[in-house]
Amino acid sequence: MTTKRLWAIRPIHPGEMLREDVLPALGRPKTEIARLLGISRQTLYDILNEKQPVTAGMALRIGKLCGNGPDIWLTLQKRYDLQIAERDLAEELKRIPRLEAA
Amino acid sequence: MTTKRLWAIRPIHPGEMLREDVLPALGRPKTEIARLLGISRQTLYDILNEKQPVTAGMALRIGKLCGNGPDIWLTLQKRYDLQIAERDLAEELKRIPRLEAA
DNA sequence: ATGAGCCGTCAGGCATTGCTTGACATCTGC
DNA sequence: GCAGATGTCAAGCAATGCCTGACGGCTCAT
Repeated sequence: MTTKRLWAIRPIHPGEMLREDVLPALGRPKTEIARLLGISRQTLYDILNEKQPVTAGMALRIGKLCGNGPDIWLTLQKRYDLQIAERDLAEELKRIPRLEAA
Repeated sequence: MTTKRLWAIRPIHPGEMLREDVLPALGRPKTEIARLLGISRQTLYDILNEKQPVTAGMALRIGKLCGNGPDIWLTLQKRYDLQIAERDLAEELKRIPRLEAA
C-alpha cells in the first residue's frame, strides 16, 4: 500500500461509483435496479447524475442490494458534502475563532 | 484497547456530546456560542436537544470553534442517521434481494 | 412493422427539513 | 431594577428528497 486510494484524494460522489463500477458489474437494466431498490426510476437517475445525495435510507437500500453494506456509500457522501460545504462557507468560517477549554 | 469505545456501541447524537462534554468544557454562555458559530440561538438549542442533525456546514462550524475538525461530528451524525433509517425501513429492506455480479 | 421494454430527460407536485426571527417567562448578578 | 443568560414556543421560508407522468428515441422479437 504505497499510494493513497483515489477516493482519499478526490472526493467522489457515490453516484459516480454506482454508475461507473457497481451497476456495470451487476449488468442489469437500470429500470429493474430502481424497482428492486424500491425507489422511483427518476430518483435513481438523479443519484447517478450526482444531482441527489445518497441519504442514510438510500445507503441501506443500495448496500443491501449490492451486499456491501451501507457504510461505503454514506462515507463517500459525507466526504463529498464536506467538500461542498467547505467551499460554500469559506468566508463564513474565517470569522469563527478557536476557543480554548476553560 | 480491550474494550470498544462507547460510541461504537450506542449511536450518540452529536448534540449529546456537545451538550454533555464539549460546551461545559468551554465554559461559555450558550448565547455567545451561537453568536460565534454564526447561527441562531434557536438552532443551537435544537441541536443540543437532538431535534436537528449536525449538517456538513454545522460540522465545519463546530469543528472550527472547538479546534477538533468536522469529522467527529459528521461521523457521529452518520451513525445516528443510519440507526434511525434502519429502524424506519426495516420492512422495506426485507424486500430488497442481494444481487450477484454478472 | 408493431409492440414491449429500456433509455435518458423534463415538468410539476408535495411533504419534510434546516434554519431564521420574534416573543415569552424565569432566573442571576451587578 | 436592569442587563444578560436560559429554555421554549410559534410562525415563516427557501431548499431538499422523493414522487408521478410524460416525452422521443433506440433495440429487439414477434
